[in-house]
Amino acid sequence: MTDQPSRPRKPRADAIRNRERVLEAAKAVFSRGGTEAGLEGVARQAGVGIGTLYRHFPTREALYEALYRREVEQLAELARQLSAELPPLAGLRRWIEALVEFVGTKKGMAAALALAAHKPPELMAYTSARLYEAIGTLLRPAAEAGEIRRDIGAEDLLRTVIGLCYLHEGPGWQAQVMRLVDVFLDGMRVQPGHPPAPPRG
Amino acid sequence: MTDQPSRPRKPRADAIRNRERVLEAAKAVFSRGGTEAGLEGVARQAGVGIGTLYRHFPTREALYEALYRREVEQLAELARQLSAELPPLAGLRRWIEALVEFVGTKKGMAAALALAAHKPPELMAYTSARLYEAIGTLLRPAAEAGEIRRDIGAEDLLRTVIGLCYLHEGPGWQAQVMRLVDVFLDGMRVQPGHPPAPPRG
DNA sequence: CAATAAACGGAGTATGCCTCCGTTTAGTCT
DNA sequence: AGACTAAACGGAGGCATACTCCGTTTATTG
Repeated sequence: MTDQPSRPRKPRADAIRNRERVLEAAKAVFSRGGTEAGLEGVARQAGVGIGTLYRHFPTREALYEALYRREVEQLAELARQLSAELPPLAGLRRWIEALVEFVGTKKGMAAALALAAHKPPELMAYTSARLYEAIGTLLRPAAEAGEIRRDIGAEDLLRTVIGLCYLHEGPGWQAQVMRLVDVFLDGMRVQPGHPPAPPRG
Repeated sequence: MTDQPSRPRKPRADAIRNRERVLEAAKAVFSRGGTEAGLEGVARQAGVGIGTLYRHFPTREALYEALYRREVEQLAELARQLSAELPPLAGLRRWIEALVEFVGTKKGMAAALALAAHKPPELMAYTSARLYEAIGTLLRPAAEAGEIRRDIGAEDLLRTVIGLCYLHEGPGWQAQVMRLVDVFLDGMRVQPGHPPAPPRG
């Protein structure tokens, strides 16, 4: 019963290489064609069999998560910078602007974020955690400074922004989204003499 | 060249009956299983061939539109009532509440509305027009009364609400959505001494 | 240079969308 | 009533994509 620890082999070189190739191909394929694009196409472009793709990324979500890990990292880093450089609310807005921009650049990002924003936390665990943390970094100071309501959390905000991105298309959609984001942010402001309670009909 | 008007035949009874059956089945199938459910399943449940389904509803969207015509009608009617009975903003909020409720009851509604909210206007023409009209009924008085900003249109509002519904799941999600809707509505208010211009970073 | 665990790849299975067309049938005409 | 015909029926089949399974290949190890 005391089986040897048998320290694990070094991971095979071809495995690592193929994994990288698939990510590269996925980036290319999803860039045009959106996330609808078939996974077979990704495999073909990567020059690997479909089986190999699935071994490395058992689900479409897993592929998204791996693909956008770097971008999410960047967003988190940006949040850190902004929270240091700008006053709370301004930093928050700038960050959201960057987020919307990202979604515009990398088409697939929207789908990935949508998953991160409402899927069971098992999948996309890393992405979700990272994003919530980033938003929290910006949200907390503003709340503590008394500038915004305290009952809107990072999840709420992320879902709102992604939801807005989801239904907008065509040229200039990002400006449209930001218009609506600004309305929302206005609503988050603590307004003296204007209790946040909704007008109960 | 002068072909007889040859007045059209009376529509066949089985055609009408089958159309109705398909709608009935679609309602049942989409109620559970969401809109993901296969159309083959709908046809089977309706007791008709798949060909028949497609003849009556050439696209999935066409089926949605037909399915939810009644619901959209109700929403439009409700808007008319509310705009008469309640002060502008309160009426608007109540209507949105009803909209969210609808989406909760009929799961498929969300997908149908999402289409209505951003698809080329050819499809879902009826639904889109009706909804925008309904929202306009509530939005206009509030804008003219100077209670809310004028730069948020019916499309903006519909997209916002549907977008919010899109990413929320699980028990009690509708309350969550309404919380965020209330924030947005707060942001739409014209605030004395608080210009709606965003804080440019 | 075996031995072997790991990775490969693609044929195969499953599922769903949608079309096409031979068959059936309801309404119309005499 | 019976023949006629446009319209509707239905499901086989073509196509595309998601995902699995397993016989074959290969990188590492001793």
